[in-house]
Amino acid sequence: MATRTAEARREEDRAAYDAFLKECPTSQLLARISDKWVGLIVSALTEAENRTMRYSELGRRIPGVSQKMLTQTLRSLERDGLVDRTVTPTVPARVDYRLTDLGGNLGHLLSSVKEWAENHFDEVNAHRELHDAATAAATADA
Amino acid sequence: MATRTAEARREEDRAAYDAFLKECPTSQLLARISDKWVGLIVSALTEAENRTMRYSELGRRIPGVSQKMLTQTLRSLERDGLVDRTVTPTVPARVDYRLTDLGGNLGHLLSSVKEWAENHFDEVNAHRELHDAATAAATADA
DNA sequence: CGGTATCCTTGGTGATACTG
DNA sequence: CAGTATCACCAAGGATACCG
Repeated sequence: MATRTAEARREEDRAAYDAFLKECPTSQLLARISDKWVGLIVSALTEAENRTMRYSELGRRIPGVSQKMLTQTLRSLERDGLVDRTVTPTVPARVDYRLTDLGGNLGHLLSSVKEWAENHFDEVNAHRELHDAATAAATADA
Repeated sequence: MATRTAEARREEDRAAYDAFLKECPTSQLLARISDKWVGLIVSALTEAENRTMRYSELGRRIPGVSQKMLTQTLRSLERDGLVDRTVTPTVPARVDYRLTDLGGNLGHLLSSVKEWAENHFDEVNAHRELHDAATAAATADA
């Protein structure tokens, strides 16, 4: 039965494909979340708790972000249902951002990561300098 | 020299930016942690619990990572004291990686983020398709 | 096996200018 | 105020080849 072989192979391929898809899109999503600006923006919005934040307020609160990246990141977050964007068509226009419930969940996780960064910054720096000194010494030896 | 070149201005800006970063180093560390490969590698090592993982094992476990990025990221993690690198000088050489205590702390946080990504992937995708459909409709209207 | 070195492409990013 | 559009750049990242 030649068909059976082909069928079996199809099933195998599909199983492999499914396994691949099961891990791969998660990595994709994780990679998205693990974006520099995503982390900073979501953290900022999390700290605001239930308050909304305006576009310019976010820009001021996040050091070094350009208009482009701010808009771009907010758009992608909105697309993913993590932030809510509200336009008040006054003149001049006013736009408010807040986390959705979904985004709020993630926000708490990212905030604890940010907190970790704050608490262990010194430790990391100490390790880094130690390591650099050791490396420099080894290089000088050679 | 009345003229001030764009390059000179860039240098000034960069200096100002660097100075600012020194006042706000947390963002720096957060940005480092919020790296795509850092998230994936630390998560992989966290799932291994106390087991060490070999270089090639990590490479197989993480979809789409190149040798370059794997080595590079592992080195930076080692430098920051988050992972421990052990070389066994047999032939062929054997290198094992494991999280340090410091890295383990962070690993738990990043694992919960990864878990969130797994649990809410469908939700995010649904939002995304909804949003795309709405956007397409609005574009068609115009 | 576990890298390092090199080249080369891609796109992320910032600067600038314009709009509603 | 809150964007959009365009350009220009450089470094991140992948592919390849080689080494201990």
